[in-house]
Amino acid sequence: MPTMTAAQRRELEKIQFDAYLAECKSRELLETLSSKWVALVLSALREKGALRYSEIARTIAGASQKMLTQTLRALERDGLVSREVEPTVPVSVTYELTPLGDSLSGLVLSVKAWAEANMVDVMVARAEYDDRT
Amino acid sequence: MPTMTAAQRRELEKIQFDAYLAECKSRELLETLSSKWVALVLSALREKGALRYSEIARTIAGASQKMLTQTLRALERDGLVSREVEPTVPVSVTYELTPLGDSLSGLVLSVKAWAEANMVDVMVARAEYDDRT
DNA sequence: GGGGTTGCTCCCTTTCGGTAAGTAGGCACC
DNA sequence: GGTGCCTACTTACCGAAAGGGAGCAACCCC
Repeated sequence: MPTMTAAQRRELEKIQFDAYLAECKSRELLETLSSKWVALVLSALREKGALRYSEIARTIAGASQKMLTQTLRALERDGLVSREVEPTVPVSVTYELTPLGDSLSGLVLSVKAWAEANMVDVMVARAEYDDRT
Repeated sequence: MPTMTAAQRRELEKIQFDAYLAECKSRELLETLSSKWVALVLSALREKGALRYSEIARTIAGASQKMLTQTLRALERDGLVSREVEPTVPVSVTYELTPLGDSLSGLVLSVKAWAEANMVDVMVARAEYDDRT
């Protein structure tokens, strides 16, 4: 797929995207954004600024190398995160939110914060539900 | 697991939940919230108010019965959605956000809206990335 | 007894995601 | 000068889980 011209871009912007429609590209995008790994990586980069690969790995405990790399690649491809290789020795790679990624990270960080803040309520609800059955 | 006493609840509230930790319950919760189906169901209920099962199915095109039921059960168990069976004929079941669910649905709706609004930018970024490689 | 609503269950395929091992490039030690 | 090590991946393998489809249950009016 070639790079888009401004005209093509304007054409696309006329389209109304609706994630409720099965075939709509925006549902696919919503799906990729709806991943705990995406949420954790974006939250980490928002809270701590630019981070090196190993720093992200340390922040998000239990994330495998494979998962991290894969998530970062996807985020880079979608223009949410920028990747910069510094020719130090050994090589170090820094990841940072792009403006686009920054506009999203606030939203997903708030979801993560909600989960942490409302964990007790959810646990109570679960206990009651499990009793009731 | 039995229903919690107020004392147990207060005990729990002292705990700091942190989704960056692999073993933390809040990461597990974040994972269940990070699902396109959860996002779509919560968004639908927020935008349209209480809905019947068949209305949700119609709103979220392409969702299988199994997926819908499963998602709604999980949301009910977590106290985000209330389920009410009306003994009409045939039986009708309405789902509605609880106050807890309402406090979350705004956040996930904003993520869904972000995906729809920024679809073009992401597609442009993808095209450029695929060119570059 | 057919039909419409809301499920549940079994089967099957696809995808997710962890582990472990290998790669690259350059320095550094002995 | 071979060996080793560091970061940041990449790949192959494989078990676990997601998720679609189809079929069945139950209810009661018509």
